[in-house]
Amino acid sequence: MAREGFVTAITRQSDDFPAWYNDVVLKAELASYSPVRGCMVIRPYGYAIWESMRDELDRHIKATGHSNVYFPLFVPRSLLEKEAEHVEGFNPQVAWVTHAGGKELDEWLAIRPTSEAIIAETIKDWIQSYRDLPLLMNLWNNVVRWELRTRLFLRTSEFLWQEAHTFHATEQEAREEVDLGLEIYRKVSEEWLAIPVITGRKSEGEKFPGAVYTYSIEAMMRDRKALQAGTSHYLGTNFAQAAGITFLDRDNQRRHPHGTSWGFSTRMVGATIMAHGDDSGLVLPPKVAPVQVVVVPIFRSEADRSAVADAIERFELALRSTPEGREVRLEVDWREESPGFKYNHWELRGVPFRIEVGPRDVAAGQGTLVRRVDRSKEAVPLDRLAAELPLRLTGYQQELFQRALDFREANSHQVDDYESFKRVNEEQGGFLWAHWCGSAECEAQVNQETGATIRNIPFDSAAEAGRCIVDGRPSDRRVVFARAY
RNA sequence: CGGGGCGUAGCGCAGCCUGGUAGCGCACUUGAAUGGGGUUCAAGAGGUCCCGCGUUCGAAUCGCGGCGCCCCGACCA
Repeated sequence: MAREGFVTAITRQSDDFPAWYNDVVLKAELASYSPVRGCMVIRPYGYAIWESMRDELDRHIKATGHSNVYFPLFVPRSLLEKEAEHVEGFNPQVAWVTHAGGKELDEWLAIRPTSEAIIAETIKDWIQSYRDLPLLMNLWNNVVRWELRTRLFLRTSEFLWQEAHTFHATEQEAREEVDLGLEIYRKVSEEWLAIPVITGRKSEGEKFPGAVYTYSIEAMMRDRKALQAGTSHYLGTNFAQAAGITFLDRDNQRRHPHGTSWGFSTRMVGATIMAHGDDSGLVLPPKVAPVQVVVVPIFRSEADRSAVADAIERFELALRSTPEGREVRLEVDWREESPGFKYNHWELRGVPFRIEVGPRDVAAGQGTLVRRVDRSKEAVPLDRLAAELPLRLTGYQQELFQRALDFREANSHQVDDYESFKRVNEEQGGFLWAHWCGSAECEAQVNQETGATIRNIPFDSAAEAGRCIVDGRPSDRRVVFARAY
């Protein structure tokens, strides 16, 4: 087949998507299994991808006035249990420290599944007046949620993330903060990871334990399944009440502050893999690619070798002569391996551009530029390439976004009755835009009978009179259903 | 927790039924040639055969017990 000669060490997406995903993660050396069940080791190449999105997110978080802080890994049992819905929601997933210092602890310590409880307890002394608000904090840390079935990056018992926690004097201001958190996630997903997302509100059944409401961004993977990529919660005064946080407002009234929290995790590395990857492995957007351009020298004789080396050196000098060019993450692969081996190696790792420089190229003063996403080849003069490379990377980034968007649109369907819902869901999958009356019963029935869940109630779902696909009751807008990770 | 499968070199496996020198492929090391889609040849290194007890002259192999992992069904960033 056409695949012959190209990367063959991984399962094809069409044969078995989960196996493909696993192969890519392991063989591209993003991560490996650890001695601890359900946990993972993030390897240098995978961690570099995480760092890229982490740093971008951190810039957004700081630019909007939040400060990074740190809170302990351990949460005393009594604190975790203060907010009723919160305990109930997290209880099955909490790992406990019961012994320390050689004896059983008087009070068990939870390994944080998230930090709302300990933060609320801690900051109650920090807030006395409306002048102390808003309090805008962010934590970069690890959390533990005991999982029954784990998958590298997508669901591990321990994962890395960012959790923002804020407190506000008014409900209005807190709601705006929830919007802000979600907007940051949308931007990072779409503009940095090139993953188009649907922003919307989670149904009651799917919201965060302890929240008044939860917003999410939802993305489509290349197997047409959905992935929740980030969530932002309005907590109301739930945690403030549970911890007894109050402040004196302008009108001399004592009030509970309104809280928010929002989180974005290493799961997004998995999203990036599954949103863009193909049968040859990773396809990385330039913004997150640890290596954006790889140069593969090709030579036989020593004379060829030095001519090729000279050409590459001149090209690098030209590239580094401009500010944009200096930013390009470029690697020249001089390893003692065959060119074909290197092509496969870097394609598996998703490097956007490859430049082949061999004797024929040197003679013509050019490099052969090969794009990862479509393997298109083009001979480009090396001096021109140096000037153009930054622009081409930008264009490539946009192409990947557009490609993902087109894919999502091609796999989104409007369905108006339950029979066609089941049929489309079964035969084609993807996102199903359908009317829903808003009841938890209908939501649960669809989930049980079709495996699909309501991903969210999109903000940009136009007002449209319709009838719930399950019980026919009136609905004023469509929601997005899909099978999800 | 219920059902199925598996533990032998870094990885993937054969050997076990029928007990007798622990093997194959990939990866790794060294050398030479090769080099425009995973290059070839040669030489080499690498093992508590998951653990324990038992049977036996002798156990990776047979018996008993234990441990661990993976897949499938109820929760989740």
